[in-house]
This record gives sequence, structure tokens and C-alpha cells, in this order.
Amino acid sequence: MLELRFIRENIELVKEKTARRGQDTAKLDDFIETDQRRLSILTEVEGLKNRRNKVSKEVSLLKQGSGQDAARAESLIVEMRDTNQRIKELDAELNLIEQGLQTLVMSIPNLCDDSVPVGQNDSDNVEVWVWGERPVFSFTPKPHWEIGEQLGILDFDRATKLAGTRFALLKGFASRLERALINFMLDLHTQRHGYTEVLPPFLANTASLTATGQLPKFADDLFKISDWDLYLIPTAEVPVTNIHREETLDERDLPLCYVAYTPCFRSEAGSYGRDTRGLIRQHQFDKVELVKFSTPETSMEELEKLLTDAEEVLQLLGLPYRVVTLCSGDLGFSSTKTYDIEVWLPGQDTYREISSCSNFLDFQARRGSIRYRPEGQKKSRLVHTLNGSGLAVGRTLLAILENYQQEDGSVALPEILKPYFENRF
RNA sequence: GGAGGAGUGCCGGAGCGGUUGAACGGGACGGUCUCGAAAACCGUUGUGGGGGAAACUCCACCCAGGGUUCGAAUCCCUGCUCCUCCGCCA
Repeated sequence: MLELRFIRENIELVKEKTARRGQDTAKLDDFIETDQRRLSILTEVEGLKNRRNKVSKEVSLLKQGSGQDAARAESLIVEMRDTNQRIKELDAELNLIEQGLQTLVMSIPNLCDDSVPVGQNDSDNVEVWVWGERPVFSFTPKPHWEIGEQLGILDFDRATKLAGTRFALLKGFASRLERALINFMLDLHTQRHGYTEVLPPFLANTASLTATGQLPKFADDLFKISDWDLYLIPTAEVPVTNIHREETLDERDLPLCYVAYTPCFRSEAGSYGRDTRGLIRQHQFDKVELVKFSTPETSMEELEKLLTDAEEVLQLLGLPYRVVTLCSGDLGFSSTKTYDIEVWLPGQDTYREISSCSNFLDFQARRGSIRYRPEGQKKSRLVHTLNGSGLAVGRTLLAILENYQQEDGSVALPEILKPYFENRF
């Protein structure tokens, strides 16, 4: 969410940046008018309330007197009945306008950073760098679903029986590998990158999802629990960022860095027919997520570090990847700048997203009222929030299947994971 | 699920319906004192919104949302959260 006053004073900039994302700016056109209307009513109603407060005090004093005073009090009380009627009307109108304004403001995306390339969609994303050597095979590499089904470790048919399409049943080595990857990632980020591990609830309420930006606009992407104010989390970003909602942090504690493993649940509405095979796009997947709270001055630096921390997972696993900067049209709603890490998948002869690292500036912090008190100052400021996958576990697993596949149909294990199999693999 | 109790500022804890944004205590911060520190003393200590160049000023907020009233932290409804007891349960 952007600050109301900021929008008022920078309406052209907001329009231009929203347009850069390829979003319709028509709704912004009547912002100024609505906002002015709001301010004029506000001024009037506050004046009346001021009068009411003063009269109340006067009545209070008059009531202690008698005779003439009592008569004077009576006439003031009568006057206030009318004033109150007017206040009620104005308040009601103000409420209506503010609701509309609120809905509008909540649906304005964050301003994209000036370093973000302008573009329409993912084909305009800009490659930043490429890491690793693509494996060379003496045979035609297979996609992971073929490898997994042949080894009997990925069972999509039975998963469909259990829950429907876009679910997977992992068995034996695959489930063991999934668990090993989670532990490996958590160990790396806690022991070498200094993150604090948390295990949050896997369901979140409306307030939490609103703070991080999934609601109100993207309700269709979520699984809602019927009869409860609860949704399955689409990412650990939601519960972890909300840890400090409505709190004022101490500058000494910043940046706060958390890492969390959670399953993630997404309805994938509107993606019918895309990535229907394999583990790429599931309703449920595991992810290890990195979340940071930083000062405004350091957030861009922290984004670079976050990216490096995520990249190291792939480097240690020996999986080739590239980093791209998302263009304005592909940028998420709440983000000002996002790097995607895309892992190489030889079975599909393509790069696929495996991590997304974003800086949200104070966009989420304002929605969730997450502040910090600068050292030695009394006024608090909004923090900056960031997050990134470190990494999407299911996609890491399938990347290992494809990159480490052998001619005999088996799959080798990355060296770094051997301790997680008691070196008995 | 049933029966009770409670929700006030950073914390503890007051608060007859009327100068209460909120006593008192503690903490924190600034200052005086000191070679330093402690103690003591003085002061400061919320958020959002409006106006103003600024000083400053106005409005709202005592869990949330409604209501009664000229006036509500104080009264009435509804919801939420927490605590205690019973039941059930990993």
C-alpha cells in the first residue's frame, strides 16, 4: 500500500509507474477528486466535533452553577442535538468515501524500482548472469516425471485418486530426498547465513494475507477454509512477515532474518493446461523461505545478499542456473524489484523458476504496520520487508532428478546431500 | 462443546458518565551532580489523520464494531482474544 498523501502529491508518478506494469490506470483518474471531497468533508466534520467538545466542557461547568446557567446549558444542549445530526450525516458520507478510497489504494501495486527493466511479460525479463556447466549426456535426458515413474518414486495417478490433479505422491527415495533437501536448506541458512529458523502456522487469517498483499485482490489464488477466517498459506512469506505485524522493532535488532520451511498451497486458478505434467506446478509444494526486515537504507543491499544466499543452495547442489531481473510487467503486485533464479532442466531443455527474491520496501510494512524505532530517535518509521525462496523444494528435487540422471535410469546423489542419507546412499 | 472471569499507555496498575490522552509505580531516554558510575533530583516518553513555512493547533483512538447521551475508558448490545473449571482429544 502506498501512503495516501504520497499518492495525492505524486499522482502522475503513480499513474506512470502503474502503467509501466501494464496495469490499467483508469481508476486512478478520479482519485484526486475523491480525495479532495474526503478532505473537505473531513474539515467540516472536524470543525463540528471541535465545537461539540468545547460545548460539552462548557455544559459541564454550567451544570455546577444554577439559575441562568442552567438555562444556558439547556439551550446549548438543544443546539448540540442539531450539530450531532449533521455530524452523523457527514460521518456516514465520509465513511463511504473512505471505504472506496481504501479499496482503490489497496489495489494499487507497489512502485517499481527504476532499475527494473520495462517490459510486458516474462519474455522481457533480463538475464543477469549464468552459473554452472550444463551436464552433458551420452543419451537423451528424460523429464523428471518419466524418471520418477520408472523408479517408482513419483506416483501422480494415485495422488489424483487421493486429492485430484496437481497433487503428487512421493515414495521412497523421492520422499527421503525431499526431506533431506528441506534439512539441507534450513541448515545452510541457519548455520552459514545467520537466519533464525521458525516454524509458523500453515493457515493464516484475512489480516495477515492483507498485509502481505494477497488480499483483497488475489483471493482466487488461495484455498479458503469454509466457515473460518482462514486460508491455506500460499507461501511462508505470509505468516513469517506477519510475525511482526503491528509491532515496533528496535533498530539494533535489524536486519531480522528468518528462514522457514512450510508447505505452500495455491489454487493455480487460470493456469489450466499449463505444466500439467510432473512436479512443476502443484496445488501443494514444499518451500524454504527467507524473510528479512531491514531499515530503508539497507534494503536494496539486503536484497542482493538474499539472492546470494538462495543461489548458494544451487551452487552447493551443483545445479546450473541463471538469474534474471523481472521486467515491470512480470513483477509481483507488492514488489518493487524481483530477481528470479531459474534452474536448468535438461529433461525439458529449459530454465525454470526455482526462487524469487523481492524487495517490498515499506509496501507491506504500511499495510501491516510494521515499524522500527531508529536508534536515539522518538519517532518510529516503517521497516522494509524482503523475501525469497531458498529454495522451492519440489522444483529442486525435480532438478536433481533431471540433472543427475544416469543412463541406466538411476539418479546420482549430489555430494553435499550424502550426510543426510547417513552416507549410505 | 458447557460454566464463569478478564481485556487501559513499553510494563504493572488506578479510573463517581463531565477540563482524563488518561492518576500512581516501574522501565527507557535526555539533563543536573560525579574522575567515572550508582544514588538523588529535574524533564521527556503512543499511533493515525487534517491545517500550518514553523512555533503550534485541531480530530480520532483506553481489544474491535455498533448503540444510548449535550458529553463515554466509564452505561448497553455484538464479536474477538486471554485466564480458570468441566467434557473431549493428538
